[in-house]
Amino acid sequence: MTEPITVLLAEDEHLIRSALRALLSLEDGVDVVAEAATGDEALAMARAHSPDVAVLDLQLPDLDGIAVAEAIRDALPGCRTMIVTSHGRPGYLKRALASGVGGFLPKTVSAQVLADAVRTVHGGGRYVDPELAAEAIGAGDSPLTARESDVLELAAEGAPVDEIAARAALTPGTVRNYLSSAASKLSAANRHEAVHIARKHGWI
Amino acid sequence: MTEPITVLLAEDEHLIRSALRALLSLEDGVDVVAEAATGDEALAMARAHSPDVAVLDLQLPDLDGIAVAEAIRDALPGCRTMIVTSHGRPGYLKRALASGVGGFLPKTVSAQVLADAVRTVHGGGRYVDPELAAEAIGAGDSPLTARESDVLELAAEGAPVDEIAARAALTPGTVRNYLSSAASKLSAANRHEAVHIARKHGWI
DNA sequence: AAACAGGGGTGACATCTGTCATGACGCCGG
DNA sequence: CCGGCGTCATGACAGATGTCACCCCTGTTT
Repeated sequence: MTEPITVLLAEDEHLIRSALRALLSLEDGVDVVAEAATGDEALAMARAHSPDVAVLDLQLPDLDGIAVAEAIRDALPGCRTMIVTSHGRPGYLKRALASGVGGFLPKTVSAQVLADAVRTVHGGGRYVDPELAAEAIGAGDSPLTARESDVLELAAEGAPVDEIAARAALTPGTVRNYLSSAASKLSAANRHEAVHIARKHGWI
Repeated sequence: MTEPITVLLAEDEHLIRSALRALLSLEDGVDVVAEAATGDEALAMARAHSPDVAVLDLQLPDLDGIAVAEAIRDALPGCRTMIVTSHGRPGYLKRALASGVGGFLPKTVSAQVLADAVRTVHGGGRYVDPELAAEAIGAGDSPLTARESDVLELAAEGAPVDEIAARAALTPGTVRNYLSSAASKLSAANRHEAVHIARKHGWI
């Protein structure tokens, strides 16, 4: 019999982490050798255990899953990574694939799919949820420039223009220009709707 | 030996549902007899299987967990309910307890706590995550009137006042008055920040 | 009966935003 | 080397929004 696949599991919610561990442990040939609740912890565990595959939640308290995947790729070339998430936004998928992530799937898939994906990724292949892939292709890239995204992000909490300007080190007028062009690119009536739309697509 | 506790598990994300099932199945005296991915499904399954305890995710596609708990309480008085959630907002906890829910815990707890909570709730007790309880007591009730909450909710997607007015069947002037008073009650500079704050507290 | 809180509304005003034109600067690809 | 694009800025204007004062009506409390 072949060696089992060693897996690192990073997920901030304790209950879900234990549950996923229980699930993966039921699979033959898969061995969860480490768990982490934060991005930093995930990195440390990866260095300590050199797992074959790192299964990372997208949202972790400090670094997000994609940042962790990048760090792992640089530090441990032999370790393959995959992202699991509740928020299947096309933008995240693109960023993840660009970071060399081997798998990307939403938490809506079945346990069987997760296990298959782990094996596929371990074998050097890539597994992307078909539905998400279709969405990503249809959705296209963010039409926003870097600065527009920055400013829109600062607008996300409902702050007034003056505060955004102060935080972005820009004049209020410039902020309005960026917000205006961002909103028009996203066909939004105002910046708040623009924030909503950009969030939905994973662009901010 | 005593009868096992029969459990209904409602959670929209397939992977998490399977994982939780795997986890609960490892517990002695706990038997997951039904699963559901939506609120309606949960109700139907509850009627069909009469479980001892229904473990409900707070956010389900159609009805939310609290609505399901209310329906179950009315239809099956013998079935106890508990809510599990990623969003530990004080407002939800209050609403849940008011609906006769027996347990309320965030997904950050350990598997052991979940199992204990299931047993406690089955025994007629209540289990509320201590941290969440403290937050809820500290946070206090929503200062908003019913109408203010309604209007603020409609403002959540960034819609302009006119649209909110149309959807709430009010004049734009009245909408502005409500939004204004809501924002001042929440010490927000504008309605968008008010939405943010109200969301954070689970008031809308 | 009076006082009070909430729902719903109007009008006026000051300010905030969105929009547009315009200009400067730096960088990159043709 | 020119043109396009992104970044940053200014100024002007219209329309949206926030604020306040004051109105009416209803149900509850005192």
